[in-house]
Amino acid sequence: MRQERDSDRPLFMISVAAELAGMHPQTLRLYERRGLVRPQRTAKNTRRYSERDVERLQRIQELTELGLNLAGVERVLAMEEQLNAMGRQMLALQTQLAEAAEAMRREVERVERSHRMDLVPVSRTQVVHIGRRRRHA
Amino acid sequence: MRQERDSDRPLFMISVAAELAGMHPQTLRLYERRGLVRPQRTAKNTRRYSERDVERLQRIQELTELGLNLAGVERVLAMEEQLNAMGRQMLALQTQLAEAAEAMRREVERVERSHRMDLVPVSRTQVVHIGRRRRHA
DNA sequence: CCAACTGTGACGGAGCGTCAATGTAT
DNA sequence: CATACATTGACGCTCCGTCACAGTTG
Repeated sequence: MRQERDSDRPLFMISVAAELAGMHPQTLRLYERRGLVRPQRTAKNTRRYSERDVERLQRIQELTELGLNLAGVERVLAMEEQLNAMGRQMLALQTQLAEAAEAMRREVERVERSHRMDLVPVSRTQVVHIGRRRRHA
Repeated sequence: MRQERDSDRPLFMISVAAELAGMHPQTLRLYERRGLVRPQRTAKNTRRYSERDVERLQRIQELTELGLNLAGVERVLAMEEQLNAMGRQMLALQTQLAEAAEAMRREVERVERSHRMDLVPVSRTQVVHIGRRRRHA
């Protein structure tokens, strides 16, 4: 399931990432210590931030500007992921539901066809009326 | 849709609610000013807290003990409601899906039955083989 | 007048962003 | 040596819970 995305590629050193996110580099280090972002490290132990990391930093900034402290930010971010996952699941369910309806339509059609074919293979059988047709009331 | 619940009945004056929630009464006033709880008021303008209010206060306490500030608490509570609503909706969808499957089963059955009845009214028609049965390859 | 409510104002601890100092590597 | 990274410590501002004081009501 895991796939390499461009947005996960570690591109920016801390000064650049801080610039992009509009933050003080120290703030980024602080956030990392708190576990809010997890930039990769180069072989020489310097941080490397991906696009996704920067986006996350920007989201963090939005939340802190709303007055949340870091504990709140952490929890809200976790819940947002949960909400997104649930949203996807709901979409999947709705799709499934629509497909089920369509499947039902087709299945009924198929059953009808198969009955016609089972019961009226004209090449070998013939339906013959015997007796009189009942009169309408 | 709105219904009166027991848990919404305004029962406790602020000192009792504070006691039940394990908080300082001033804290409850502060939370109200921040819009975190909305106790009713008596005719003489004193607060009256419901069971639901007290439960909410306890939830707030759990969150602040996790280190969230009030802005975070507010947002988390809102998101929790959203998550609950979504959860209910997903349950409904799943139920709908199960019902759809069951409906399909019944519909197919119905179609089969109706075809048997349509095509084999034995009292008036008869299926007759004509020609030879085709040989298998 | 006491008890409990109402409000407003102030104090102290904690959280957080920034700055400063120091060290290491290119 | 200059630059950018690393870590650690300290300072200042804000938030928030509590306390204190004053006013109102039964």
